[in-house]
Amino acid sequence: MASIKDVAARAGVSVATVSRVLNSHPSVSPEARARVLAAVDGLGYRPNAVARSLRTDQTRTLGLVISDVLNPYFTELARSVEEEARALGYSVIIGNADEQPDLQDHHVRTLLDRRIDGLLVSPTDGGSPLMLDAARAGTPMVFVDRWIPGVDVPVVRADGRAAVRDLVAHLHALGHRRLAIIAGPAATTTGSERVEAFREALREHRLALPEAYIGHGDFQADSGRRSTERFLALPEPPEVVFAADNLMALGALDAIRAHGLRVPHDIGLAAFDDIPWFVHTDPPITAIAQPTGELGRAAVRALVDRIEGRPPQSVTLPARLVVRSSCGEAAPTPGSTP
Amino acid sequence: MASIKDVAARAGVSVATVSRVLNSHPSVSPEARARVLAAVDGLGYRPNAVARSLRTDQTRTLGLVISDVLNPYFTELARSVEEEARALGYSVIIGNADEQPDLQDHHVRTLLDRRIDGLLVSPTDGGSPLMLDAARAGTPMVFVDRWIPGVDVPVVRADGRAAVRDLVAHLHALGHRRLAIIAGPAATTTGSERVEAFREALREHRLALPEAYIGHGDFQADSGRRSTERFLALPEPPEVVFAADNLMALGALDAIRAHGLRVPHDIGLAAFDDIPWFVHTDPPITAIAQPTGELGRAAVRALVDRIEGRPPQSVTLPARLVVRSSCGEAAPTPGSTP
DNA sequence: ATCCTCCGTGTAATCGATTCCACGGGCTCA
DNA sequence: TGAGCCCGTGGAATCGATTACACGGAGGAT
Repeated sequence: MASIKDVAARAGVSVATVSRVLNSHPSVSPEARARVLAAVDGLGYRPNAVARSLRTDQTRTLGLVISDVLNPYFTELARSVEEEARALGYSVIIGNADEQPDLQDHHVRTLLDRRIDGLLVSPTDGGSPLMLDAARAGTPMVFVDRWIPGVDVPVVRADGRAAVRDLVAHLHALGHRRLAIIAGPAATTTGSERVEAFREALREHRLALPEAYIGHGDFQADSGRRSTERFLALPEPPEVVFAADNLMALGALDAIRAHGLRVPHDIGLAAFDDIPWFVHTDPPITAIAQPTGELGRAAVRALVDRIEGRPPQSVTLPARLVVRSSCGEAAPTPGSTP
Repeated sequence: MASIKDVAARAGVSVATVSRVLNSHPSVSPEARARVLAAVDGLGYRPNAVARSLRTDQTRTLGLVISDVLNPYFTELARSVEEEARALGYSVIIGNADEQPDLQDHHVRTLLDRRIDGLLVSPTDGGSPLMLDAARAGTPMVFVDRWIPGVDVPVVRADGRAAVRDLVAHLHALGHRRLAIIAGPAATTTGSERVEAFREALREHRLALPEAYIGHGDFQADSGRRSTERFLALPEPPEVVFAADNLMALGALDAIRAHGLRVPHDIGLAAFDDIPWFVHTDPPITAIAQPTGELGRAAVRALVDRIEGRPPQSVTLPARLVVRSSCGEAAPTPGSTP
């Protein structure tokens, strides 16, 4: 592959001049510029990003470590992150932690070794020493969706409290009283926070959240399945199950179907995170929708601010309830017949 | 960030010795090794991958350019690719082309600029000059899922011919005769191939595939929606719609629902690509399943073979039909009551 | 005792870019 | 006319690693 030397030789100038042309430095004569451009063209030359990064100490690359690529929420996030980053002149390298702290650390380490300019993380656990060290050492970093408390890193996330309250009000209005939740790992903020919001909302309606109605999931479909089976085996099973993410909702649906039960007739189901498929499940699933695209874009902007020396800002956007029919009959649409 | 010089200084040896320890070169004395290791530890030193890549001319990184990250098929592919690559000691950088040739070229160019060791592509179109040049110039490359005919690049893909034949037989047995397809872009191999397989299978049953029953989609949900609306507006609409990928099936479902029709009572639906959600749609969707994980792993193995100087092999794996109930009553399960 | 070999180590070249500094020539201004 | 400046350019240092080569000393073979 042609290097800057080849271009310089072909154009009959020094490498310094070639570099100046490539970086549109003002003081290059039109003739020299033309000759260099011709040589670049003739050789099909492209600057070596590796060499450039070594010299300039910047890679114009962002690392994004997410908890699970197979989760549509995170793929949508990844997509919006890449889009915004591209618009700002950065590339993105995605690392999939698969909800495993080891794997998360592996990716963070690899990304750091590559000297990415900044790191976007949705932490799988309460904080690996590696990540804390990196943050302390001054690596530009921003948390998205989930975060680690007590670290001085901006956080971009959705606040689901109000939406959870709306959900509980909706369920209460439909006459449901025994409400269960499948939570995420307590080590994640979204894991504990959603349970807290749920518990608090229940309290407002003078409802309790017994320990048996809390499923301990890990944001994966299988754990949703297992938690739901445990609920169904209870002497008094819940009337509605609220899954703290879409994959556990999928698992819950599997379990419910395996038991020959119908939604919402026998048991209701709601989920945190809305995805296009929820419109077409049987029945359509009531969910709490996050402004995912906005989240991804805001996170990139915060990170790039930090990288380029501007003060980064934490951002919190509201999530909102999308009522469908998986928890019982919604208010009848005008014109529809029962 | 500490460099190899700092380590050398702290350990009281030369950078050469540090490098030897780091690369487990045999001729280093135990004492020197111990001192270096201690220094590495003390400084929290990590080798700069950028510098290393510049010198060794290899990045131990693979590029993966896929057509659409939001498509669950491709995210599953991406995941298996990353897993296998990691097992072989490579990282993966994903580029999302979003079915846009320009964007595809953007990512290929960026990846090439970063001097990735090899490229895995699922081409969005019939072949950009950029990609053809890269292949000709000797960049290790492997096509996954889709490919560009007439280029000497190994292809790893699923053959859906038999499964499509099975699907048509299944539909025929259910009494359906007017079968339509929503195809992908003709510029993609999977776009044209699936139509061909469908047409051929129809011919075996002495059925025609009129032009009006061919929808021209682009593998995105919206095009599935539009094609389906066109089908439904026909004087004699099809009895079954076969979508050439899962997103267009989602769009088709949207359109069908918008018209107040029921599946499969009013119209049947089948899809190429199977995804977990198809089990839970209303009704569960009959689909052709590809061995996605195997495909991703085989593609990485082929690419790494090519990179490391072993002869790479093209691989074709069979897809298979998964019958559910979206095209009409499946054979009754023993014990079920009508 | 001498020579050869091998081992552990350091010096320095190298990868492909960017950028500081110096230099020569033409211009302006006094 | 001469001093000073700006402009275009090239030489060379530099980023952080790897690695060919040289070298001194220890040990074995003759």
